[in-house]
Order: sequence, then structure tokens, then C-alpha cells
Amino acid sequence: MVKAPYYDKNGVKKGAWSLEEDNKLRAYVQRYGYWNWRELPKFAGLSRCGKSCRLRWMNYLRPDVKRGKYTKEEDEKIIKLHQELGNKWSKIAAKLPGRTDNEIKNHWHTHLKKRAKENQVSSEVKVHPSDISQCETISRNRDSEADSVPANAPSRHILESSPLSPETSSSYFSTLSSHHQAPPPPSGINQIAEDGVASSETFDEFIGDFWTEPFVADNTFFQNSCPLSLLNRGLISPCVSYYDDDIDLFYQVM
DNA sequence: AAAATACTCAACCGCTTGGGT
DNA sequence: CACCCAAGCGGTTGAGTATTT
Repeated sequence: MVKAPYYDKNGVKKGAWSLEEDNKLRAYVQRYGYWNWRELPKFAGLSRCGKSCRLRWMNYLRPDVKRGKYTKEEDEKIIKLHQELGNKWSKIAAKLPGRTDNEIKNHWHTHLKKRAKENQVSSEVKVHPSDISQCETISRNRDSEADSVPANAPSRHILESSPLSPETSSSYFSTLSSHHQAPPPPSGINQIAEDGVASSETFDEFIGDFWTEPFVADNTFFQNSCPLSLLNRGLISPCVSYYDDDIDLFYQVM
């Protein structure tokens, strides 16, 4: 279904992701966060470009990504949002917890576009001219709602594009915290059991040697160069605290 | 049963945006 | 103000799978 893996002329791997790569990326991001996507693959032991890693994480590995069939409600919501927002897939995705922009975009083109067209045709037949002005009023109200976002609202990165957007973050953190009820697994990698991508068995197997075998080379690099020094200097602390201190802060705010 | 066609979706590519200097 | 760079976004591609002929 996906392009077969291959290496480009720069030695960067492209195409389908292997389970091992998924595990490496997942483990790294869950441990350290994504402090810099461009540099991340080096430290995570991946021969991918940062862009590819980011995409894989956002669309597939993120713990809060909901997979599987769309419900009727989701379909209708997407159609409605698409009427309002157009092809602003990331904005639409922000209103559908657990769904990614890429997934919604695909779903739209394969399922919903046709249906929306049919709906439009049938509604055009049904809609009485006097109804149009009402629709316009509603539409204007929606616009003004959108415009009424406070000037001091968080930046675009948080509002639109954060993997922990307001609607998804609560479930994400609650999932994390629910795991904290049980004896915490080592190194804060506690999301895998719920993740359909890798079975707990395969991950246990993987995690057993994660910090030793596959990473030996990378760990050496890791220890000798940037991350630890960055950590010591506090340069990448946001992502470390992301899973520890910031969760406490998050709960305090809640 | 085989070939053709349609469907699906992960991944890539190029452009835009926004922050930093 | 101009430039650079990382991140994000949306369009497109391509290959596996399902369905039809």
C-alpha cells in the first residue's frame, strides 16, 4: 500500500516505515518529546528526515490518534466543517479529537466529497430563496465567532497544530495518568500497551534492549554530544518536563 | 481464474507561515 | 527590514487491496 522503503542519494531513508523504526521514534518522542524534528532522527537512531519523522508521529504513532472507521456523527461533522472552512484540514482535524488532518483529507476525498456534492445538489433543489438570507446570517455569525478569538489567545502552534490540542490533550494526559496508577514502566514509555500499532509483547521485547542494543551507536553519540549537554544546559528541558513536571502543572491548572 | 478497474491511505513534496537574529 | 530556518499545511503520488468484468 505504501512505497517500498528506499534510500535517496543523501542516504536518507524514504517509503514505508518498519516496526523497528516506529518503535524507535515512539520511544524517543515519548521519552524526550520533539525538541527539534530536524535533529531528532539523529538522536533517535533513524535514517529518516525530520519531516518524515514528524509526519509519522503526527499521523500514526501519536498515542491519541484514533484509528478505524468513522462514525456517522464524525462524517457529518466533517461535511459541515468543510462547508464552513473549506480545505482547512488541520482546522477540521482540531475539532475531531483523535483524527489527523491527513486522515480526514483522505476520508474526504474517498468518501465524503461525493456525498457532500449529492447533499448540496439535493439541498439546492429544496432550499427556498427566502432561506438563503437565513443561511447567510448564520454563516456571518459563525465568521464573527471565529473572529472573536481573544487577541491574547495562544499562538497558532497551540490553537491549531499542537498534537495536544485542547480537545485531544485531556484524553492524552488522562491516558498517561491512568497508566501512572499502575507501577510505572521504565523510562516513562507507558503508552505502548494501548497502542494498536505495536503489541505489548513486541514492545516488551523491544524495550528490553532499547537502551542497549539497537541504540549502542546512537547512545554513544547521544551521550557524547548534544542531548545531554543540552539537557544539562536546560536547552531541551521543555520536552523532558513535558511528561513529568508539566503534567503536574497541567493538573494544577485543571 | 485472470485481468482490469476502483478504492484506500501512508508518505512525499513543495509552498507558506512565523519566530529568531 | 531582510534573511534564515523549523514547523506546519495541503495537494499529490503510488502501491497494496478489493471489487468487477
